[in-house]
Amino acid sequence: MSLLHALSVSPGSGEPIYRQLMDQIRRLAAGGQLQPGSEMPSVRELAQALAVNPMTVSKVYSLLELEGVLLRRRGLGMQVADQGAATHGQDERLALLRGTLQRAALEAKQLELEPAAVLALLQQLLEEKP
Amino acid sequence: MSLLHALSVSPGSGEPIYRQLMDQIRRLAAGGQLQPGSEMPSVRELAQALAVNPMTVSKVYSLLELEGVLLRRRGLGMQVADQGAATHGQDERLALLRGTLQRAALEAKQLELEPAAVLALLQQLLEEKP
DNA sequence: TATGCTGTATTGGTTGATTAATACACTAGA
DNA sequence: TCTAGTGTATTAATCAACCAATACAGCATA
Repeated sequence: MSLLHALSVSPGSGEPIYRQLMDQIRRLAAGGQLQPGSEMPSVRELAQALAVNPMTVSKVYSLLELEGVLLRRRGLGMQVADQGAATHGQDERLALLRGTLQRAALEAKQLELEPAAVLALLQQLLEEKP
Repeated sequence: MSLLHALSVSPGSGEPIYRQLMDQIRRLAAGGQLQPGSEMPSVRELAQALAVNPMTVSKVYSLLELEGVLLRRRGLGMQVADQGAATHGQDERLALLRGTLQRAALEAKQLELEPAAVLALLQQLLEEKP
């Protein structure tokens, strides 16, 4: 899997770019798609791929190092930490998705949508290819 | 229904407050929970209830007036416009939820979660009382 | 008219996010 | 040693979001 393709940002979405990236990297680590010891793209590589400033990516890497998700190795590139990439159990991973699902549920209620229709659409989206 | 209780903001969520409010009001209008001709709370009322600045609420109201969702009436308070509150069909309302569900689906995939588990949790959240 | 509400205009300020540009320290390989 | 990469530090600037404070114009009521 090329991490450069797995990560994306929506600059106009209203959420800061650095947060989007942090969230995504956390999820990939929790889901086991980032293996302990594997190399992260360099700040310059990722910044170029995403068309953002290298210092923005550096900020992401710094904050994730503080969380224990990544290991910083100046001159060598960042690495996925053992702790950070420990694949979590399904319940823990579901808990990471809970916030987004709560938001979806709230929006569905504001829109007065039937649960069955909402669940059908989500199922369709879950089954689509990336 | 008290609109003051139906609206909320999460200031630390990373999404601008004014966008959160606009999104919510749009959804309530599309879902028929805001009736044409009904009164919106004053900018001061809503600002106080949400602990934000009145000019922030005024910005929301101005932008929604540009969209045709609200009608501005200086000195009289804002009103829900006819066009804005036209209850949309289910397909149109589902389309308004699609963005959030796509995000949820993407996050579930990043977390390597089984669709069945995701759908079960969303169903539970949809059935919970507000 | 006065009062109390309504939304708006305006000025000035703060904060967070993002960026450009430059330079430094570190690593690996030739 | 030099080169080419690595992440970091630093300065300065811009922009969006948000705010406080004040005042104005409009509306309704007494």
